[in-house]
Amino acid sequence: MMKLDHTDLKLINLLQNDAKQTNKKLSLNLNLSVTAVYERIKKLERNGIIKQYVALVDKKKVGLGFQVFCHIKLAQHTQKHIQLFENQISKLDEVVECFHVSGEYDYLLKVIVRNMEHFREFMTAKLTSIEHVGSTQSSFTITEVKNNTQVPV
Amino acid sequence: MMKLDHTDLKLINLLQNDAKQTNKKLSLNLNLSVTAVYERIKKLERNGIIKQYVALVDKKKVGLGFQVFCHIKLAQHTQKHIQLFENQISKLDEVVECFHVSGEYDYLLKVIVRNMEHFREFMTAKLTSIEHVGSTQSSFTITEVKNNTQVPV
DNA sequence: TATGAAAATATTCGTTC
DNA sequence: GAACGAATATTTTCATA
Repeated sequence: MMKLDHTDLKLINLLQNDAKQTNKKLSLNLNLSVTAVYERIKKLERNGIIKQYVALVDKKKVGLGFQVFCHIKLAQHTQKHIQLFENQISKLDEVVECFHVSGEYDYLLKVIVRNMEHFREFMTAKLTSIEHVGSTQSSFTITEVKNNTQVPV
Repeated sequence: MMKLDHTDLKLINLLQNDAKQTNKKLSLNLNLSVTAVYERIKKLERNGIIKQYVALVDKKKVGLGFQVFCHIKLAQHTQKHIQLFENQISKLDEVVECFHVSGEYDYLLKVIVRNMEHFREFMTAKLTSIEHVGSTQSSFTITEVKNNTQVPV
């Protein structure tokens, strides 16, 4: 486990907000040389603390304005069925997030689709065709109040 | 509304997976010149289709292994109370996502904290101190099965 | 950890289709 | 308007201290 000092945490935060700023700009913010910044970033990458650099896309502008949260109960809860369900659900592009959670339902999914038609298609053709899905309960997103990828380090 | 051809969509997908690959690498993938790739990216940025470039951090490696979904009901539902709630909730760093949703509850929150202690603190000191929060129901994450930032274009 | 040179990359520009 | 290659500017990378 890598130790992170205050500068590392600040660097992580800067990169969580803008991954494409130059090392020079970062160095000014952090009071370090460009090389020192470079070395710290490489170390964060090597240690897997920074997993990936991604571009964030405006969902609405690409016609994907419909977000749905699906609460799912499995019909059976053996290790085998859990494995099977998780494998199959992971393959669906529309499912952008899937968490095994405590409480009344077993899984919480975030599904991104174009519109209600598309969602209907997803439900009937894909979701309910996965074996051992018991009941599902869907919540439609009315407003996206906050949607950060940054983690509060 | 900008029209996106097949090359744009492919480019978006490549950048959603790796935002730091060089234009040269992209140009090889897309059968374009480096300049053409450059111009297309700038256009996507200008049109707000690409909103941001971010570094994704391994939550567990920075000690944030505890994810909780909070379902919240408001006590009152006037425009004013909704505004107030959304403003206050947005300010909390632990709340990384917040959606106004249909169904039994009004809001669905994703909260990232260090551990159960930290969550308790968050609940008592922050969440329930926000006015007009009626009831809350929390689901703890057992496993993160899938957690993509990519949108299925 | 810092400096600075070398290599790689991004950006601009003039031109063509 | 979109694409290209050549040129220029900027940034990353790495050897060395």
